[in-house]
Amino acid sequence: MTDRRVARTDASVIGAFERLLDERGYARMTVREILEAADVGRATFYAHFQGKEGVMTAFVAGVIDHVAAPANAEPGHDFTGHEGVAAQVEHALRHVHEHGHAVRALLMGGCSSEFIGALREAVFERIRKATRDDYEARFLTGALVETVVRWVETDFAEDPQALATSYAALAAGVLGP
Amino acid sequence: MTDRRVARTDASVIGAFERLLDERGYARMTVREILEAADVGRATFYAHFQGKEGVMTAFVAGVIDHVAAPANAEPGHDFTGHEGVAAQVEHALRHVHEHGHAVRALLMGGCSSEFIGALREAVFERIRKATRDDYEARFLTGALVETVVRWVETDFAEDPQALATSYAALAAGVLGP
DNA sequence: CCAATTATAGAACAAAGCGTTCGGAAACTT
DNA sequence: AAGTTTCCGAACGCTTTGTTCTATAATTGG
Repeated sequence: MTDRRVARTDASVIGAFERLLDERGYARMTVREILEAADVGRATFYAHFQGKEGVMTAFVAGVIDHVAAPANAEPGHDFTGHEGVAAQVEHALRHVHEHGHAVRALLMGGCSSEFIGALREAVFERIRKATRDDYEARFLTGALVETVVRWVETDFAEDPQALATSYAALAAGVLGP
Repeated sequence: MTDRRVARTDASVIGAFERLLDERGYARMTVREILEAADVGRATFYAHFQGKEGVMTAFVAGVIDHVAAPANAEPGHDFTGHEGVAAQVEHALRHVHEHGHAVRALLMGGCSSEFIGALREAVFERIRKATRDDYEARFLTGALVETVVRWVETDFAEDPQALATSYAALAAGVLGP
């Protein structure tokens, strides 16, 4: 193992990025400001990340990791069967909510591509296993991503459980008889 | 009426933007290059648009206008009823295809937010009229946007009509009995 | 405990873009 | 033909970027 300092520095940068994302938004944030908030030198930064975009990528990857983490691995839950869909969706929504403000700033600040792209991939991978048709999976993926995005945009107004239930119900209609 | 020169200049800029979007992508394109290709002065440009982003916004608005233009207004078509859904979707797909390469460059170049955002709004507005539930409309909007984005990303590999038919079939399952 | 390795900080640097401003030329209007 | 509007080209100041270099501090290993 090399050093924990590197991980610590990276975490500090990503943390500062998330904070500034919430306060000012992606566009109104300069690399220098991030580093000032993170107490990290410029030279160090450019040795770790590929510019501001690199930080965003890392941040998004972290969030998606949580969202798409095998829901099955959660202890004490049964994620199979029909109402398993609702449970999984609710699980993902709760993890998105953890980084709620920052994700919201990302989406509203014109930087949705990164987050949505990663979300699409992760969600599709999961849903695909429960469908026969590839397009069926795409269809359901789109619906779910829209649900999440909408939810974030409206500042998490709706109840995660209710949303998940609604989604599962309509999805059942798609998956058919 | 003031002058047609303004409109002509704007169109020239947007046209050059679309061309460069196809060739180099949004990020690898500078304002100076756009204006050189458009034969427009810098001072003029900044009097008409709000920077590069402003041009993108205008470009996207133009595309969306076509996509979401009242399909009912098309002569010789009946867009009501069940297979009307498929017809409308196919109509929208064909209009997206008109600006295919540029839209693709926009999506792949990390600038999907603008286009997808506009598309979501336009599509939702349409779909909402055919549903009782607001969430139902969101669900179907998400599925359709995913269809379009996927289609663009895969370089329009699939047949528009087939895609539209698939969508209509699954949507029928959602709209239920 | 000292030496070698590795991470970091800080400053200075060149390069690239941006957005604005100003005078003058060109085009349209009446 | 005079007046109004649009356009151009050049110049300017400013911000941000990413790199490089030197020196300091922390970690590791003998």
